[in-house]
Amino acid sequence: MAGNPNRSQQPSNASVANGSSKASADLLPNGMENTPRGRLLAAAAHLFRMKGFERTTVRDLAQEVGIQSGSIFHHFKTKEEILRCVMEEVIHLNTERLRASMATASTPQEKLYELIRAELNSIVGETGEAMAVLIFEWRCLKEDSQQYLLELRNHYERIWLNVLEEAKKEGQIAADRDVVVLRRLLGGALAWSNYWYRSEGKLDIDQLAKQTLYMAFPEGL
Amino acid sequence: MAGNPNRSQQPSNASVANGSSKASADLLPNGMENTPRGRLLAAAAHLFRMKGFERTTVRDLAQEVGIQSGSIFHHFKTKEEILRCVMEEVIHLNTERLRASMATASTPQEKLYELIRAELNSIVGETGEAMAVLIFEWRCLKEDSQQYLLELRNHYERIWLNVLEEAKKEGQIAADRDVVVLRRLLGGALAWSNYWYRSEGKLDIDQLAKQTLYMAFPEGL
DNA sequence: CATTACCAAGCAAGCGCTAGGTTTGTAAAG
DNA sequence: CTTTACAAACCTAGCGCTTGCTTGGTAATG
Repeated sequence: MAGNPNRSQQPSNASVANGSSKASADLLPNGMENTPRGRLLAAAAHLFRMKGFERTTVRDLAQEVGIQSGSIFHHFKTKEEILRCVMEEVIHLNTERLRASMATASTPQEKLYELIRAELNSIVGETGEAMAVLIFEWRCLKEDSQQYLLELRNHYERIWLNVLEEAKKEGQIAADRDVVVLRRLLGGALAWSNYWYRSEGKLDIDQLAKQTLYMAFPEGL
Repeated sequence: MAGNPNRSQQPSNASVANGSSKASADLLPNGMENTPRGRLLAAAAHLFRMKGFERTTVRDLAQEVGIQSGSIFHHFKTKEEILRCVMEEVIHLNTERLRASMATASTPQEKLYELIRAELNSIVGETGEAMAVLIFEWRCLKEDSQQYLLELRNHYERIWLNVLEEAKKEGQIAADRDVVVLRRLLGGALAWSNYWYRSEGKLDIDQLAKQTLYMAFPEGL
């Protein structure tokens, strides 16, 4: 017996609360692979992105991290809870990122550019897989999980809308443009980059951010 | 026996080739509900959109059209073939729609506006559910189905790129802008509308098309 | 009498998840 | 320095259910 490799050397004194509320960034970028829970979430984000939530079996996930399928349920109550945790962590992480990006910006133009750049980094950077899962596996959540995560997403959207409204008030956005529609068009354009953007290409993230800014806010330039 | 309702009254003299190549628009908008095959495809588009391909069982689908689950396989070899047919038909339908929209337009501006309007109608109109399936259930296809449909999509994209390149040549698009990137940003913005746009709202499709045109092509106005 | 459209019954495989036991690392008590 | 205690991490085995799909037959149409 005991014929399995992949044993953890760091027993992790961190709290490994099963409940998932107030997640402390097990997923990314640090702490990601330090706890069994974090390893599971990282692997889940990857597999859910590639194969989709439904097609990914708990046996797939277990194999990815080198344990037996039954052992997963020591860390999470259900498969759906894993999905919810991936989503919850990526929202928290990127809301923080968005907030931080506002620190250096002062003018509305700068703020808009920083928002675009931050969101682009969320989508095509390290958290890209988890972001794609957040967007494309939404239906797989149960109603109450959706409700809870929707509130978190609203906080995120609020940051965007505040800046857009400010920019409109200062004349950087034409008076006849609806900032909510604008945000949705822009959000779609950015989210879509998850499908086609490859960082190995000739276009780097800052360039793409500038092209997007230029597309969305011609008045400000 | 024979205790089931929902029998077809029109036996359909149309070809109902199981192979799916050269699909003759069973899906929409006419012919949609005229053949058993068409009814299945329409129901599939609806269910796949709402629940996703994986979560939709053949029993769900059968119930939706009022037959037994086993009977589905008289019309399609596998569940995946149903998905492929939904996608194939919606690509054909909307490529034709895109082509037709070019008939009335002459200037590059007009063409761009008509392309946007046509794609928007594809996404939020009658074919919207099938379009969402095309986009969000892509992973569920087997490799060879993906390859085949990718060719069809390339034809569609070619129409867009031709117009964009023409517009750039005539100075409607700034020389330093990459038309491929522009098309991708724009495609994302439009595809996203499938998530949020509701025709019952105060914004009609033509207005949204104009807002999008204005966002993407400030130089042309 | 062939073709189309369907039903009734069910199989084999795969699924999420559980139960009960074993190993491992940490740390206080003797 | 050992012993005892304990919880976290994991394994083995498999249950009960659902899944896509098959088979063999029947009813209606032209």
